[in-house]
Amino acid sequence: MEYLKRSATCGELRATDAGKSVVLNGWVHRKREHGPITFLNLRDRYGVTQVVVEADAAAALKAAAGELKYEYCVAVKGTVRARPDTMVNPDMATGAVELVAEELQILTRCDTLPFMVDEKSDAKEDLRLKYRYLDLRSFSMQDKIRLRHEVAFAVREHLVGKGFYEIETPTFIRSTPEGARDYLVPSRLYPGKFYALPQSPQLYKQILMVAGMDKYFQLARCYRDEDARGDRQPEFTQIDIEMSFVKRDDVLELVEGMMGHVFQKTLGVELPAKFRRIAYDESIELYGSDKPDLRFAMEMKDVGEFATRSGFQAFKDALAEGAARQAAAKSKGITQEGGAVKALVVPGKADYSRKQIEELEAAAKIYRAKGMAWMKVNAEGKLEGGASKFFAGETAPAGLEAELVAYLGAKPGDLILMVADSKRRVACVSLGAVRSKLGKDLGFCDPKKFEFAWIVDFPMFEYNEEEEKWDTAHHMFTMPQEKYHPTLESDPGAVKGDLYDLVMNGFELASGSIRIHDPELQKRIFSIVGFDPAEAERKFGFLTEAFKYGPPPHGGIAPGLDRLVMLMAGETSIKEVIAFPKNSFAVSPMDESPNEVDAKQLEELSIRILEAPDGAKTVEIRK
RNA sequence: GGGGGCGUGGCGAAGCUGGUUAUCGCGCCGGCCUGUCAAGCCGGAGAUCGCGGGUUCAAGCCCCGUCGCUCCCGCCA
Repeated sequence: MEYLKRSATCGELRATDAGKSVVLNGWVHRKREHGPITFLNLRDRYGVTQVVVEADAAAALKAAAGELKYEYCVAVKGTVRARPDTMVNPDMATGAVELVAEELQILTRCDTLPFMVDEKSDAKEDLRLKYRYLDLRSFSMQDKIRLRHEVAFAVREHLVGKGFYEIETPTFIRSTPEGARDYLVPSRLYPGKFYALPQSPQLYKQILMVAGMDKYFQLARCYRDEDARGDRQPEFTQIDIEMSFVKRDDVLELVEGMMGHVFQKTLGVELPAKFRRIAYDESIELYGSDKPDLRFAMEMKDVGEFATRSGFQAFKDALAEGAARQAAAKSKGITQEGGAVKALVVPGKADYSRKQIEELEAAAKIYRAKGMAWMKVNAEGKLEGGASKFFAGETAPAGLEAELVAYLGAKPGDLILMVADSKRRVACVSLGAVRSKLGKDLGFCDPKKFEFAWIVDFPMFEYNEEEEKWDTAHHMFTMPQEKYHPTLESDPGAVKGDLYDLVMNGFELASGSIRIHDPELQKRIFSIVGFDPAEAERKFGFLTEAFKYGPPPHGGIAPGLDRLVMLMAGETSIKEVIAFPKNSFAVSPMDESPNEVDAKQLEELSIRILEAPDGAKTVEIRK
């Protein structure tokens, strides 16, 4: 039977449409029966419209209405009627009208639902993923998918307007070393050989610069075979960008403009024209994170000096141990950090209970802090409780207490928290975790506030203590800042890269760098991290080969689309803004991937699966 | 690889110190109801309490193991 095709959507009818004959198509969102009269709320992507089957309706119409259940897909033909004043629903966009049904077709029926299609559905995520098509019918999910679409569109609009070409790069590529684990695709034509799915289009976008494309972007799907998190999925989307003949600030300004455009167009939010710039070291010292949440200040302070003068042996031991390790490293010519004692003043929270403080300490311990000391500032501005006896009173050096309170800017009624560690980074990061928790607990994390910042001046190298060698902190094509070029080899630990991250509300939103375009400099970097020329040639040969043919100076960045949309939507998991995400074990509960495949498929790929007596499986590839 | 949390009708939860017939809301089925809009009212069905083992006179509850989910640490150049 030919179905009644819609002439209007469920979101568009208004009082001015009264009298019109229309057809609506949609799903039964609600049904309310009052004896002979039946109300239906019909829903589609555009909204909800009330349909009335009246008491004097034809028998066939009433019978059809009687059969309806939640989520039946139906077509209704009828006349639009303005509702009497007392029956207008001000909460509905279409609340001024209703459709008086004249003909009702049941297009398809729906089984008893595993959960209601509703904003208030509190089904567990696992179940929502299994029945994702039902979950996505809800307005809250439709809003998020629409926002994602609009963000992607605004990104394209802005970049195309700035002269960028959208260029696709391959998804079957050569596996390259470093970084995350690759997802591999076996080759049928070449038994024993594999393609890799790209962790990012990094090498291709640089080669596009060598190719003279000048300004490139792509909404690129990226694949990393690592454990998932709330803000990490095995496959995710980057707004991949690369530009020729630019310096750092050109890239930052482009992204500032792009974010401004995206927020203005999609949320109507005006962002500042420029974002704060914070040096990596400063960010770690003040916020204990390289992706600080700047919706609130509550900056940490270094109280190492005070600890040294105090009688707090645990703190002094931590500093001494750190200093000893630092000295030992220095004798080997390695720049390394010592220990630190960091403090955080929590305004007005001297009334925190033992239990509350212990919960904060637990947050610090997750990041390897051995403990957290605390003190309270009483009404007289004196320190009391916890570790105060080491800094105040008769047991402490004269004047130390007043000096410390003044230095910290602590007021009566404040709570002071302190973490010491022989590793500066551990002290900072663990107390930074406490700062983050406090931000959430104290309600500073308004999801409608968007506080962007650039984190710049990242270290270029990290010392790998296990292997006693230097590793690149980011990828190997990052340009070291000019002023460090003479001392790359003599003091790698001090070298800053021409690197930048865009952070917002405690998340890393983008990461980028100016790249090395000088083959000689590239060789020096390979050499510092112990990447021998032959190996470099074998693994990145195509890139180094390309760079023999007049590569331009270039740089780029890659904002994460999923995280951006997540934050714009006020969510804390990127699964909420991905139509079909994987669960935390990289499984798709809906289609049950990954799955086993037919023996014939394996045979064509020269693959055999071996099962050990304990059930462990190994894949054997015939070469 | 490690840690926290969860697993009870289709869904979400409650279930005390181990004690009779496992409770509530939503949904489902049947009935009533002429203006509702998360409609309301009456009645009904529906659970091997994730799975396996143990302790006990007695286990949803305690113990051991296991599976699944979720958040986090590691990992993610």
